[in-house]
Amino acid sequence: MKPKVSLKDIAKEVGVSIPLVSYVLTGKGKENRVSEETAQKILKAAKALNYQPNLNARSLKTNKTKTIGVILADISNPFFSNLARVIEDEAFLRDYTVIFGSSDEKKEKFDKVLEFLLSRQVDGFIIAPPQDSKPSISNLLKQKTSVVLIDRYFKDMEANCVIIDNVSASVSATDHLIQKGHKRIATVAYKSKLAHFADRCDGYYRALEQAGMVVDEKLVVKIDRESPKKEMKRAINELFSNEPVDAIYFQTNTLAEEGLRQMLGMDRDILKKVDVIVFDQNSTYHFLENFIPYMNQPIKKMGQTALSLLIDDIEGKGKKYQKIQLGTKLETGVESEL
Amino acid sequence: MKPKVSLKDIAKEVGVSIPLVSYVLTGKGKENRVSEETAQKILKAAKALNYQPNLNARSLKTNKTKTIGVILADISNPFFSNLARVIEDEAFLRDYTVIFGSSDEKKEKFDKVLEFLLSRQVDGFIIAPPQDSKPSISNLLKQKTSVVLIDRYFKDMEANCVIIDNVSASVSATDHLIQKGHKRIATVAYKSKLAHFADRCDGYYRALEQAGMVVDEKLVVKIDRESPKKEMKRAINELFSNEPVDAIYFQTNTLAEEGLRQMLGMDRDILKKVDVIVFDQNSTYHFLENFIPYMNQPIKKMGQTALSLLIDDIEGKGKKYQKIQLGTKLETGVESEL
DNA sequence: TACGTTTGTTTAAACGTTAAAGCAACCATG
DNA sequence: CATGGTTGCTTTAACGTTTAAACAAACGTA
Repeated sequence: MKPKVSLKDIAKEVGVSIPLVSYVLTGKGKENRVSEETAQKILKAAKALNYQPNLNARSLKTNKTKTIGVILADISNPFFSNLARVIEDEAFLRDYTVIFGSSDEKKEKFDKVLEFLLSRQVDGFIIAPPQDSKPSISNLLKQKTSVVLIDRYFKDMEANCVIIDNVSASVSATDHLIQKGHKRIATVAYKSKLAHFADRCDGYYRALEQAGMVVDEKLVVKIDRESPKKEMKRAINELFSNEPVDAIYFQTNTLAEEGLRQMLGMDRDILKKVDVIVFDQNSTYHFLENFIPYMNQPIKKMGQTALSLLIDDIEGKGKKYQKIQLGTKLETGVESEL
Repeated sequence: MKPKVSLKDIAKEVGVSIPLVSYVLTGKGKENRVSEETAQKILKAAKALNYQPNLNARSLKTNKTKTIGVILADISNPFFSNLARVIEDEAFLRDYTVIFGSSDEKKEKFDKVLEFLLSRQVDGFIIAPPQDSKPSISNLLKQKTSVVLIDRYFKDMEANCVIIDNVSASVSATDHLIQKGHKRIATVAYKSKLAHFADRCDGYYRALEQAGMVVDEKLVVKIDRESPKKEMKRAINELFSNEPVDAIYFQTNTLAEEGLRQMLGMDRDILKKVDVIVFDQNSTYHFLENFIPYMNQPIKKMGQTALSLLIDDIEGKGKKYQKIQLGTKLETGVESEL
């Protein structure tokens, strides 16, 4: 590595003291009454020497790192990798650095990652919290750390969050199947205590109720994350034994992917007999003969909003706390040509 | 944020000078002849006060950030998001921080991201270089920056890299189709000057030659990244007009995804008439009736190897430079049950 | 002409580390 | 019993910033 140029070098070059250079280069020249003339000289020299500020030194002094920690469930899951990408882009534009960590939906891993990021002195967090992480996050908030929850939230927690209205999205999804005249509508969800997943189940129940249909608990499948493939296989088998279902609502993209795989493995033409609807976009569905309707989440908007909220909070412009709900869109028809 | 505890606090607590604390806490107690007794007292106090080192201060002093920059084409592409995930995990274990940037295969974006990461004082880079980025990377190397190229490489550049043997992988893929008795074998690639893509084309040619077949240039399709969907549509149409092909080898997962989509859109049963083989794993293929053979890249190994190489280089254990080629595996049959 | 104010700059101090050099007390040795 | 080497610590300085306070010169005013 070449010897980096510092404020000192510029100061020497221009023949002026170090703070003057600092003032000018951080745009505080005016308020520190630096003469226009020297300001120009400093700027010129800085450019000539290709000065790059040492962010470590700056952070040390200011106690701000211009870095945020982002903890998602798993960056290799398309939903989260898309979210990650949006956050990355937006942060880049705003000159913030992002450090990602994957929790793998496990509290223990989450806590480790959190600690790791805290030790990196990040200015704030965007978090898609896993189950049981509420205490860790409360703790964070107690210490006045800036946090924005994304995709998920906790009931009774006064925290910034950017989510969708899972209940009504789920009502719409279920209702779509009801409107098509289906009677035995199953839903497949993860076994989880997370509020947003509970909301999706609620939506399912509510839609059925509104339609005056009775809920058959056998049609509500909860998949354990520990052995999703095995459980899905069993579940799909059950749903199609005895009295087969005539529609299935998968509550996440990963569930849908595995579920469809099992279904198609069982019967190549199954989608001619069973209607399916899915939460989240997934390029996978392009390959199926039948278009699979899906509940499209505004990933881009979510990421951007979360980052804005967070930065506002970090820079002290944040009002109390905000809970932002974005709209979803049920995609039922022809795909958009891009 | 709460007032952080520093070395000073521990020093005061134990009644000893600051450097002593530093020595003990960085494991240099012995070599600085700190007595066992005080060392223990210091460690105890550090734990009691829950001391977390200020990495900015440390970096300022040591000129090392324990941070690496990773520039990939696009984190939301499954191949790269999987790679990102592996690197994240591995870095986490080795206590290195990772900052990701996406180049979007554009030199200009790449340079911006590079500059951004450089200004963050990263200790080194893992890079999947886009087209035309050779000068930027040469420049980096000239300044003795630690760099490991991944997935791609440049001919005649003395740089660490972790890649696969694209030529022979491509020969195998093509050969697989030849063995099945196909005569008109098309291949779909990106229009690109990148060496690894050229290698894949070479492999295709070589396999045909070895089999004593003549190359029909009409069967070699190059897709421009500017308008991939449109070009793919045209290409697929052409391949199936007049004299239809009887096999297609897609050279990347994104090409395959779009290509298959177009093919299936044209004719739902097309895979009964045309054999397809693909570079890269993709969960998408689960949905197709026919198993699609694919060339599996050792993503995990690639990420881990790249990180090891990089860290060795950063910490000065690196020999000259290394070009590491990992093996690929042609997956042709029953999928592994997990 | 003296005095407060403005203008443009410098000096000093600090952020939390690490690295080198300094120093005192002790020990063993010839 | 002076000498030199350990042992265990402290002091000093530095990394590159930012911030506050100090200062000197020039100016306007009385």
